[in-house]
Amino acid sequence: METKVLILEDDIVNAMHMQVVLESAEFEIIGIAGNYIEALRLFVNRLPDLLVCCIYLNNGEVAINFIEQARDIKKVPVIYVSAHDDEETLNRVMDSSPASYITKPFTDRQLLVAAKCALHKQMRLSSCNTTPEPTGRELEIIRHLVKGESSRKIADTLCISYETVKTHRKNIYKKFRVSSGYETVALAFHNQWVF
Amino acid sequence: METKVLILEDDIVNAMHMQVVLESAEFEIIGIAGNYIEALRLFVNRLPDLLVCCIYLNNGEVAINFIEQARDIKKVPVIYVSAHDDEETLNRVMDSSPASYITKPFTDRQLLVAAKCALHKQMRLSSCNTTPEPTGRELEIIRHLVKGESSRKIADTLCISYETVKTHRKNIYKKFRVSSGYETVALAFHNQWVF
DNA sequence: CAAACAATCCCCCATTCGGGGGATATTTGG
DNA sequence: CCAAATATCCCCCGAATGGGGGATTGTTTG
Repeated sequence: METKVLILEDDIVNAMHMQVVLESAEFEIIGIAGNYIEALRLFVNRLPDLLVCCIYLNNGEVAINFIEQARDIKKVPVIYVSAHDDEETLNRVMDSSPASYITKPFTDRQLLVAAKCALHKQMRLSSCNTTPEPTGRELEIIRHLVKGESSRKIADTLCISYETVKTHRKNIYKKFRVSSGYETVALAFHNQWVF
Repeated sequence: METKVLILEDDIVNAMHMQVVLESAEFEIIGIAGNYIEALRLFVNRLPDLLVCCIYLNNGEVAINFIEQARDIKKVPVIYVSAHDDEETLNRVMDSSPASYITKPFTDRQLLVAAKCALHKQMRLSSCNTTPEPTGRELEIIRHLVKGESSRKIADTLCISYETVKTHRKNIYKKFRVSSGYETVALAFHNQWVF
């Protein structure tokens, strides 16, 4: 059974973008609302399993009011979408215990990960960047790693010592708190260091 | 210097979606055209470095005519976007030597990969599915692999023998023509088996 | 029904990896 | 100007991988 999703977002382009992305991953969009009243009407009629809410609407409405009313009808996980990646907004929505929080602009992947996490009731934040960046050389090695090249081969193609490549890998593991090449490759995709 | 892109697509939602995606990856959209004439006007005025073209427009126009005229002015790589994933359409556009070919619905990743490949003059097809699917058990193992778990650990959590996990991995390598866990993880992300 | 597929398990062996030590030179930023 | 960051190189060792052989059970499906 598909997960029913209600989107509260007045930017129609962004809303339709989200619709396309979510529909490509077994989600059923039961409606797109541009304001509070419309959202509540759709909510009571269709009883969605997941809410995707823009925090601030252009007409001045704030999603939190709607969320609180909706909660009285049916408890559902919420993904908050924000255009502002600041701590104040973050703290504000945290009080209403969302399931996910992503900031614009976000990638398809970020939205999908947020949605999946929301359904599994795992909190997920995609904001207030604390992730370090790989250095130029590190990124180069990560890209080769993604292609499945061994440290020996990477060393040959980059014309550096095998030991140097190993050192870079060890540094990457420490910096990003992973412990294998596999996790590094996964990380590279999540952070869009590679395509 | 950013790569200048011209989009020929009359579905405005899809066009804006592509704009958002491409702009998030160092591409500059110099214009969106909904028809042949408009596209040619934008082309001669702005001389883009890359074309993204819907093959069939709703008004009955076919992009190939436009492409051939544009080619006389400036040679640029072309990404063809098609709603039909059939061999006939594919053969038809192949004759005009596109740089990439993707079918709707496509993911952000597919579009970006196509764009990057186009710029590097590497042909890329995202159609006529020839990619085999992993079996249930194989997919399960792939997901654990992405998390960085070793074959031994996977065996423990799935309560099967270490040798069995190795066999599954070997089968995966053969089936998808890869030769390492790293490539498998990369493949899993490309094919959206994981998020 | 026979053949293909899926999932399970076993052995061998060379190569690679992960993690633990170091060291030195160059670039860069405050 | 000097400390921090970056990039380079070296050794050791136990564990894991990749690639090559097999084999046995069910299940699906043409």
